[in-house]
Amino acid sequence: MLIGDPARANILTALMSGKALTATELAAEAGVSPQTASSHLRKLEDGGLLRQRKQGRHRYFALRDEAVAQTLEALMGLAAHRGHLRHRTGPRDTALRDARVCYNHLAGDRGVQMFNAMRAQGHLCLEAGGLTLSRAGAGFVRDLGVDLEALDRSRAPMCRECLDWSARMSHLSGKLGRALLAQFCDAGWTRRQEGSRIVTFTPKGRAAFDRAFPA
Amino acid sequence: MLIGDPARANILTALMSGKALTATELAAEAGVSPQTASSHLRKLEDGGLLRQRKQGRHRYFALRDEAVAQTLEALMGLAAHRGHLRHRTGPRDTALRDARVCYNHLAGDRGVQMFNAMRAQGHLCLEAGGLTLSRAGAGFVRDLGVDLEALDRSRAPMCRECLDWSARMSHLSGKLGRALLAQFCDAGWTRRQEGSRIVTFTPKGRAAFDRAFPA
DNA sequence: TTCATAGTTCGATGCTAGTCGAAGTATGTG
DNA sequence: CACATACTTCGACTAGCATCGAACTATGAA
Repeated sequence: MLIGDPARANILTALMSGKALTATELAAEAGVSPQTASSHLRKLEDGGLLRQRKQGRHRYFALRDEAVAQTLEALMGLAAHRGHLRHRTGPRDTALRDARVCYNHLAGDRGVQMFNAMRAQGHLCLEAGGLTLSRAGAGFVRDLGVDLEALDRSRAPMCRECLDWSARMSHLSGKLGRALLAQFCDAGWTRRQEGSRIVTFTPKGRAAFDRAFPA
Repeated sequence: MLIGDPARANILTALMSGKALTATELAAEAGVSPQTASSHLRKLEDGGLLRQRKQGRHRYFALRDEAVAQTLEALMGLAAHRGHLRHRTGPRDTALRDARVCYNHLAGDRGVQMFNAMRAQGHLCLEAGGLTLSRAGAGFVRDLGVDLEALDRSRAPMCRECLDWSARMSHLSGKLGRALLAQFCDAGWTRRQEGSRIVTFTPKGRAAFDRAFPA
C-alpha cells in the first residue's frame, strides 16, 4: 500500500503538522531527490491521501482531509518510532513572517489573522468554488473606510484565497485584499518599510487591527 | 510497511472477525502457500500486529489487541472510500454494512445507531480526550444484562470510539462494546454467521434493539 | 515404531517498485 | 530578452522482497 514506503512515510509524517509544504521541501524531508519525491507525491495524490494546490511556481501539498490525518495518527501510534521534529519553515526574519506585502495585499500572520476573523464573523463565505463577501461583510469593510462601489466597477475578482508561504494558511487577496491593505496605510495603521516587503504596524494600528480582526 | 503486501492484507482482513485462525487457514485465506504465509505471519508478529498461541500442533493467530483492530478498521475505511478495496456488491455487502463484528464489538449501521442513541440519551459522555459511561449509562447497560462489575475488574479501557469504515461515523468499542455484543448474542438478539463478520438480527432482537437504541 | 498433519527454515528465482541522471515544462525575476 | 528556480517526465539501473520447492522439526494417531 501507499503508506509503506519509507520515503512516503516521511512525507506523510511531515504533513501531519497540518501545514502545506512544497514538493522540494518534502523531498528534503523524505531524504530523496526531487524527481523521486515528485513520483511519490503523484501516487499519494492519486491514492486520495493528499490534495495539491498550485500557486505560482510552487506546488503545495497537504493531507487531503481530517479522516486521513486521523488514520495516520492511529498508524503512527502503532508504529513505535515517532516522527522526528519538523524544521521551521518560512523566513527567518520574524518581521517578515508577521506581516508583509504579497503582491499588494497583506500576508503573514496578520494576513492569516484577518482572513480567519472575517470567516469566523461571517463576513467572508466560502461557497461552491469561490470566496464571496457577505452582506454583513460589505457593511463591515465599508465601516473600515473601503470604497466598495469603486471596487465594484472593475471586473477583477473581489475575494481570492491566497496560500501564505510562512504561515502555510490562507489569507485574503483579490481586489478586496488589495483595498484593505491600502486602507490600513491610509488610516495610519501600517507602514511599508522602504525596499522590503515588510509591513510594520503602528501601536494604534495594531490595537485597531486586533479589534477589527480578533484572533 | 507491513500492511502493504496483498497477502498480509488478506491475512489481517481475515483476522478482523476477531477469531483466532491457524497458520494453514490463513494461508488459504490469503491465497498463498503455507511457507509464504509462515514468513508473513512471523513478520506481522515481529511488527506487533499479531499475537500467537500454540495449542497442540496448531498455531492460532489473532490481532494483537483492539488498538490494532481499530487502526485496521480506519485504514479499510480510507481504502474503501477511495475505491481501492475490492468492491463486493450484492446481499453480502449490504449485510456487512448493516451489522458486522469489528474485532469483537458491533460495527456497521447498527453499531453507529447504538453509539448515537447512547450519546443522545446521555449514557455516553465525551469528555476531555475520552469517552466515559455516565451514571445513568451504567444503570442502562446493567438493565440490558451486562455484568458491569466483572468488566471493572480488568484494566482495559471501558469505552472507545472506533471509526466505522462503511458508515464513516463512530461506533463503540472497548470492554463495554465487546460486552454489549456478547450480551446481544446471549439474549438471542443477534447471531454470528459462520466464517464471516456478518451479524444478523433475529426479528425479536431487532425490535428490542430498536427500542433500546432508537435511531 | 510408522505414518500423517502442522508448521517451519533454507535457498533460488523472478518481478516489483524505488531511485536518480538527464532532459523537458512552467513560472518568476532582472 | 536571458536566467534562475520549481517541478515534472522519461528511462535505465538495481535492491529488496514475495514466492514456492525441498527439506526439516514437532506433535498426534495407530
